[in-house]
Formats: sequence, C-alpha cells, structure tokens
Amino acid sequence: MDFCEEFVKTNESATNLTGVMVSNLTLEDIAEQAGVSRSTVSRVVNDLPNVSEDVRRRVLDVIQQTGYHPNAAARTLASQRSWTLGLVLPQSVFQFFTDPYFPHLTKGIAQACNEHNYTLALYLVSSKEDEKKIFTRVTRKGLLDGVLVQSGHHGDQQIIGHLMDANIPQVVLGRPQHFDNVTFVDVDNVSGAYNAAVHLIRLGYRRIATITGPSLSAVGLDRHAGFTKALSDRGVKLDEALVIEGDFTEAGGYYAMQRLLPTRPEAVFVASDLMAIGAVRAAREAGLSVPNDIALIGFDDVPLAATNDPPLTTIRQPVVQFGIRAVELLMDLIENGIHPPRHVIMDTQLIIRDSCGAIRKDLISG
Amino acid sequence: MDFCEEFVKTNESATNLTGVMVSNLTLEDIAEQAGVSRSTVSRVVNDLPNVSEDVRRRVLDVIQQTGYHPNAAARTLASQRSWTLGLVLPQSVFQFFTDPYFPHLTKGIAQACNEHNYTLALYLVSSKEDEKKIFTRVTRKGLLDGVLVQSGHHGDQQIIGHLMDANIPQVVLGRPQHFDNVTFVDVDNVSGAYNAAVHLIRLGYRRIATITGPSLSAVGLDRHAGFTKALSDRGVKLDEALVIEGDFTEAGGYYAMQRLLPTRPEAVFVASDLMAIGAVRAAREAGLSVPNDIALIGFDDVPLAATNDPPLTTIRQPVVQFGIRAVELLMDLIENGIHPPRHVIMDTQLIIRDSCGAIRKDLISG
DNA sequence: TATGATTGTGGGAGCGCTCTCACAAATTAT
DNA sequence: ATAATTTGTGAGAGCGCTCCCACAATCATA
Repeated sequence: MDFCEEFVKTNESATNLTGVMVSNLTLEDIAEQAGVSRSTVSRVVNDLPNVSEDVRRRVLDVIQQTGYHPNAAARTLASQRSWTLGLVLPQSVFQFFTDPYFPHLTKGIAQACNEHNYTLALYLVSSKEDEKKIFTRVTRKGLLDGVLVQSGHHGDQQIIGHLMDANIPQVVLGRPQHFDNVTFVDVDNVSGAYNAAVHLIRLGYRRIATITGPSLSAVGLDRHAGFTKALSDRGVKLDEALVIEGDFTEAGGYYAMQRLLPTRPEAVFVASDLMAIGAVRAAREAGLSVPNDIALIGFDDVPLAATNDPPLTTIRQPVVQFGIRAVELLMDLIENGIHPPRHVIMDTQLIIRDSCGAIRKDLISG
Repeated sequence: MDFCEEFVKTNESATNLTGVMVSNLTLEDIAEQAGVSRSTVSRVVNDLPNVSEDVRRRVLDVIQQTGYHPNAAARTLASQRSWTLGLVLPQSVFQFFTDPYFPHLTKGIAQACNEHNYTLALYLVSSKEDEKKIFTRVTRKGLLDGVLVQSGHHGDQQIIGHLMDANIPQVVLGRPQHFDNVTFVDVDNVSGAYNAAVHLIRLGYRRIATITGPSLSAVGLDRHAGFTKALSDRGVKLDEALVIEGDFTEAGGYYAMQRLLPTRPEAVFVASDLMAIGAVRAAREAGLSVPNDIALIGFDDVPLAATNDPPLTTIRQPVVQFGIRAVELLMDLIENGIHPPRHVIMDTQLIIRDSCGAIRKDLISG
C-alpha cells in the first residue's frame, strides 16, 4: 500500500533532462504543500476574494516554486468556458488565404484574442470533406466558446445556420447573404465603391468600366452596387459592356482587363487591389500607360498597393480594426447572451495615389 | 422532488427557434434512451470493438436523432488528449505574416490538421506582453497535445527551451539557431542559394551581388552561406561591397537595391521574392531594365513571382509539403514519444523565368 | 459434459477543476 | 453584553468523459 502511494508520487513529479521539475501537478498537490484546501488554492489561482493576505502569499509561493499551471481541460469542464474562439474560413476563401487580406485580418483577430486571453482556433476549410469534419468539430461542446465565421459564397454558408441551430455564439465577418438574424461586422462596401466611382467622375472620366468581384459573394455584389449607384447619381452612362466579372485574383484581374481593353475605357474601378495589379499588368502588356492612357482604382489597400508601379489609388479597409471589433462583439455575445443581432458597418477611406491620374490632373489644372 | 427532476430535464433539452433540439446531452442521456450503459455508448462513439451489431445500431440511431456530440473538454480531461496542436509564430515573423509565405505555410498545416482530425490553435506573438501570455497558455496542460514553433530571430527562441523543459512535444519549423536536440523541418536553404548562384554564374555573370536576409535569422545566414560557397567553388570573386543585408520586406529589397546599384552588379541573388520585387522596382526607377541591364534571382516562389514584371526566376520551396511534414512529425512525437530528435531537410527547386536573363541568353546563343 | 477462452455489457473510480454550501472566526451593529 | 453580519476556509458534489475490472453469456476446445 505504501509502495503504491510512493509510486504514484514519483510518477506525478518526473524530472526532465535539464533538471527542472515537470509535473502534472494538481490543485490538491499545491493545497497540500501550502497546508490549505483545494478550494483556497482555487481562489488564489483565480484571483477571487476572501483569502487572507498571508495565505494568498504562501500559496503563490508554492505555485511559483512548483511551476504549477491549472489544467485547461479540467477548468473548461467544470466551468463550461474554454476561453477559445474559433475562426472559420470557408472553402471559397481558402485559395485567397495567401492574399494579403486574410492574413491581415487574422493578425487583427489574433491580437484581440491575445489581449483578452483567448486562444484562437483556426479552421481553414480546404475541401468538402474538411467542411464536414469541421462542422462537427466546431459545434462540439467544450471546445469553443464562440465562433467567427467569414462570409463567402452562398454555397458555403451552411455553417452559419448550423451554429445558429446549435445555439453557439457567432459573429459573421462580412455581411452574410442569407441571414440577417445574426450578428455581423462589415465594411461599407457600397459607399466605398461609390466614393471610388465618384472620384473617377470628378477627375473627368466618363467612360468608366468596372471589374467586379464574384457575383456569388456579398462583397462583389455590394461593391458593384455602389459603383452603379454613383454613376447613376452623377448622370454618367453605364455601359454593360464595361462591366466584367472578376474573381479577386491577380490572374482574374489580368484576364478581365484583357477583355475590357477593346472597349477602350478611360478609367476602371477594380473591386480589389490584387485584381487591379493584374489589370495594370494587362494594360501595360497592351502598350498602355497607367494612368496616362487608362486610370485605375482598386479596393482594399493591401501593402502591395503602395509599392506597386504605379502606386494604386484605392479604398482602404480598416482590416485590423475589423478583426478586433468582431472579437469584441463575440466576447460580448459570449458574456451577455444573445440580444437582438447587431450589425456593425465600418467606414472605408479613399487613398489617392498615382493609378487614378489625380496627380497628373492636378498638374494640368495647376 | 418530481418537479425538480422534471425541471432539470427541461433545462437539459431546450428547443431553439428552428425547432431543432439543442442540448447538453451526455453519454448517460444517450445510454438511457438506448437502454444500455454509458460504457457501451462510449464504445460506440469511439468505434471500439465488443459491441453487438444491433446494440451499436440502436445507439447510433439515438445519437443521430438527438444530434449528440461528445463534450471535448470531458474527453480531453479523461483521456489526456486534446487533439489540438498549437502553431506559434514568434514576434519576429508577426510583421511577415501578411507575406505570402506564412499564409501558405499555415494552409499546409491547417490541411494536415484537418485530415488527421486535429484542431489548430494559432498563436501570433505581436508583442512582448503577448509572448508572456502565450508562453503560459502554450505550456498549460490539457489544451495542446503538441506545438509547432516557427524559428525566427535568436531573440525569440526561448519558447523552444520552455517547451523542452515542460516536456511538450514540439517540432520547429526551420532550423533553430541555438538548439540541435529538437526535432525540426527545414528547407535546404544552403543548397537552394547555391543553385541560384551557380545558375547566375552559368549564365555568364561574374559581378554577382546578393541582398541577404537578416543576419539574425538562420534562413538569412544559410542562404548567404550557400551563395558564398557557390562563388568560391566556381572561382568567382566575391566583393564584400556587393553584399547588402535586407530584411525580407519589399521596401527592404528596394532600399538595398538602391544602395547596391552604384556598385554596378551584373546580377543579384536576392534572398526572398518579396525583396526581389522591391529590387526590381529600384532598378527600374534607376532606369535599368531587368534582366537586360541587371539580372535578378529570388527565393521562395511566392505566387506573385510568376506574375511579376518581369516574372521572377527563383528558388521554389515546397511550402505546403513542409507544413504537412511538420504536422506528421509532431503527430509521431505525440503518439510515440521522444525518440532522438529528427531533422528533416527538404529540397528546393530552381524555377527559371525571365528576371535572370536566361531566356535572352538562349536567344543569343541559339 | 466440463473447462477454458472469447465476446458483450455494466459499474465504478478517476481525470483536475469550479462552485455552492456549511461553518468557524473575526468584525460590526445593537 | 449579545445578535447580526462579514470574512476566511474546507468539504462535497458535480462537469462528462475514459478506462479498468467484474461478470454473464456465448463460443471453441479437450
């Protein structure tokens, strides 16, 4: 019997190569060493009141010496809080994850999570099979306190419904296409695109084209709507031949521009910077100078926009703030439950660089 | 008493708006409904043997109907396995996370995790305060089964030591600078850079410069070493004035190239594609044509390299495979314990495009 | 037919926490 | 002084699983 206990103890506190104790120390072990009860140690660890100063100090000392860390799984099981948030990027954005937008967003989200001591679980859906596995993993209790879901093509928005059914707190990144009874954060794509188009009109362009995002995505639709509205508000004729659907990739922008060039537009509103970079490439290959022969304006303000040749005039999104805001909303949802869904729309900003020809125009008019 | 039980039941199985049952169903609930014991349900859920076919079917039916999911925390606590891996990106790479390399790597890792039913926890260290919080969160028991650590500047490699002390399975991404008793995956940076330099020499260039990575990083050092060795092996003089240290950013490449141009190099080996893109920009601004006036070769083969103007000759890294291999090694470590640390070095591949002038040379010699 | 091995099932003891409650001790109010 | 409150502490009952062991029922073997 004695032997058995001894064995257990040895097993509990093994020593590693560097001589530092590694251990599956428990509250009870700390309690014993500090001469108090498990409950008291728990209070100290969680910084709860009703512990006398000297006891708190004594327990803290033992914790320091032993390098005790509370077990996350046990804590989660007992408190029903995992302090982990999920970030789900659906299949339709998987290929775009290398584009600067998503890494940037992820940075914002990760930063916000760190700040509030949440762990961030990343779910990148790369295939239909992934999706199934991820569905069950995300809705499983005891792992996530809440989920951020990137909105995407309408084909992969089932996850939002699943989470609603499972009653799991969620915040959607970007306006979801088929749900309005869910909290989401979005950037004002309509007004951003509107401002971009107005900027081109103000610069005197009248034959204005657009390379849109996928018509299956809310982002693509919204930016297209803003563009259209600006033209109609300002009495500029919208030629359907000047509207080409792109896919948010560099190559997509390149091919769209190639199709657009025969129509001889004076200016193009491209629904993303990456596509704009491709569009510039196509224009240049066709012997055209940007902005002298054709003006361009992008959307996003990715880091590359500024260093592109020519630097891109674009609509800046507050990407990092966007991520932070989403996390804050989610935490609020987790803490205070489901009040009526909230919709946060963030503003964009027109960044004037060279590709729109504003600088050239200035020189002419000045 | 009866009332109380009734109340508990009601509480357990609330109905949501869509009428679908949401519940904190437990094994016991399923057991009761299927008329078997908790143990049997557990066997069914975990697909263990020793369950008769009809019982298995009956239990499966109940699970299907109720939408039961096992609780992750409880499972983790009881089995001491969380099925979660951590990916730690130290502070020195935080700013690079938007570069295509890390998102690409993350994709590979995420894919591998999905495939093996692991959840991926992402830790992006954005500051010194983050680092502290993340240290404790990563070493905490009951959350992670193992950790992938990106190697970075020698200043932020403490985490590797911490994990070793805590006896947590880890695989380092990239050769760590100060540990060799740890399992890591790396790309053969030395031979990659060597091949790049040899390629330039073969094309007839003799005045060959390099824009290196940070001398604080193993990657920067290794690529520089490979470059140097190639020149010395081939009897090409290495002029120290032709070596400029960069920082892996586009802007860094731009400025490095500006400093390099007065020395009139014929060709430049740039230690990353992003820096190469910046270098092209600087060369062009100085009125030089790439590759006619100056040849360039990059490293990484990010997607942009192919669409750059001119398309970049570069050294391709098997980024996705790299991530997958790292996950596999980590899973092996988790399952089979710490055998002597393994070092996996993956091969690179020379991708010839336009920026090195190979095509021009072909025309001349052909 | 008796014996042993195999298969199927249930009970129980944890895993390491949180959290409510009981209760003693110290404080304040009456 | 006593009663009422506040503060500090510990015991105990879970949280929802896994996993070992006991045991009955079935099968193969002697």
